Amino acid sequence: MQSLGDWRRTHYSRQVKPDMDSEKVTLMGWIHEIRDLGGIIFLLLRDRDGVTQITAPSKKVSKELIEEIRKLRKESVVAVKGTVQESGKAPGGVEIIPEEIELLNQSQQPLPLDPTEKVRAEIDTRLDSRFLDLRKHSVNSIFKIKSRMLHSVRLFLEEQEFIEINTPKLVASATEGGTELFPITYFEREAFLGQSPQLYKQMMMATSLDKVYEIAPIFRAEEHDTLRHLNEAISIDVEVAFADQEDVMILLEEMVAQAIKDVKENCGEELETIGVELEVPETPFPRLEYAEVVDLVNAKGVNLRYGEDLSRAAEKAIGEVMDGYYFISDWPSEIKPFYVMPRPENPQVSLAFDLMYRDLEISSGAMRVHLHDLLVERIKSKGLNPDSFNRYLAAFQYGMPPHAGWGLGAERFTMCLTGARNIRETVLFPRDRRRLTP
RNA sequence: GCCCUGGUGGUGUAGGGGCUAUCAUGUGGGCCUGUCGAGCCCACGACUCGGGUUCAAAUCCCGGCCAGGGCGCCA
Repeated sequence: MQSLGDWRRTHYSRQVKPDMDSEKVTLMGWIHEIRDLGGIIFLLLRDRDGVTQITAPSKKVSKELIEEIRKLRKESVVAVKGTVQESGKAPGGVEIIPEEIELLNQSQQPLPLDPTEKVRAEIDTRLDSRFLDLRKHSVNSIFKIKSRMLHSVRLFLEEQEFIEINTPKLVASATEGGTELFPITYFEREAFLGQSPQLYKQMMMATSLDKVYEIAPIFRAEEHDTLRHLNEAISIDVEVAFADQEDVMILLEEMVAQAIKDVKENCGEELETIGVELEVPETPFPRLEYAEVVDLVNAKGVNLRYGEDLSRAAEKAIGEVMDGYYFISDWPSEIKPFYVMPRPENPQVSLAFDLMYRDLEISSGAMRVHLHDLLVERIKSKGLNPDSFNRYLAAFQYGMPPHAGWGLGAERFTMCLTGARNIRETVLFPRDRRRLTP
């Protein structure tokens, strides 16, 4: 096996164009395919986002080099120095006549799956050999899109003068109720992996930083086993002081629309690779009240009582009516967490909202309770013990402004951007009920 | 956690009590100077595990493990 030495890549595949005829280039990548026709050998060299044909006719290339090419195996890593040749017969109208080929690392055979996608592999097989799966442009395009989306989200929030924060992922409390937590050993004590930055970002509202965001993993020990749940996911969390639910709904829809526009403008190749035509939604997004949704769902023949959370059947029913992005607001206080503000004039209804895309919930948020005594009352009414929230509650006793915020699931949003039907497609190394490796 | 379905070469599959276990792709070798899902020839490579029924089990039955789908759970 050879080292790089003074070889360096001069171009990526995609940058090699017909108008570069007779230029010398150095490409580095993986052997995608070898077609040996005897007197002429075609090598397809693949790199991060393209494939270039290396053509070795016996008349133009030395015997020694031909022999070396014959030793190459699929998915081996090579560096090729050669001359660009314009050719109507080559894919993309351009090929490279090699002068030197350096084998940087030979690949073993047979491969655990087929990166050329002639034979498809199941998701389980693919995730076991994810490094190889990710060499497929159709697969790595999803992550280029996810990256661009996160970049766009950061740009948007930074422009609005949000401050990026980092809250702890090792937490003491298992008493928040709701979701199951992953217990861990913290020296001589038990601790947990954080399920949400919720309580921390709210405490930030009492610090005068006013507008904060965090993009970080959340951990949930639920034994769910569906195409849209993960046990480790990335949450895009925002909290804003001196704002109400309507303010942060506008922020959310503007951010989502902007991210979609950004991805559409900057990820054209990737979207084409995965066959997705993105539509930038118009703002404001449609807004439905929970009570309307109950009626709509029942009209569709799916039984849903007022006060119940949306069942999967209910989500699907409403998803058939609402095609794109839309909000559901005015949820019953009873099915929303303690920190959600009840409507002052009608406390049975809360100032909470969900952002949906068709039948998929991608975000939920609310105006929060900023009044200490009301918060304690709400904690009690949820059957929780206020004593275990002392450090959180203290932030509400010395000047907590009214505030609102939301959390947006990065993977679920990526599903919307890429059309992925399985959320595992949007995570490099997903963690689900059974999978903990690689 | 519940329900349904499945587990056959490296990958993806056909078969569904007894024949040399099908096909594609792949891998190894050979032929071929314009391939682009290259083509042609030769070879290689598999029945999830444990128990049971049977003269005989990849096939039927029971259980485990694993996977796919649906649901539930998801402050």
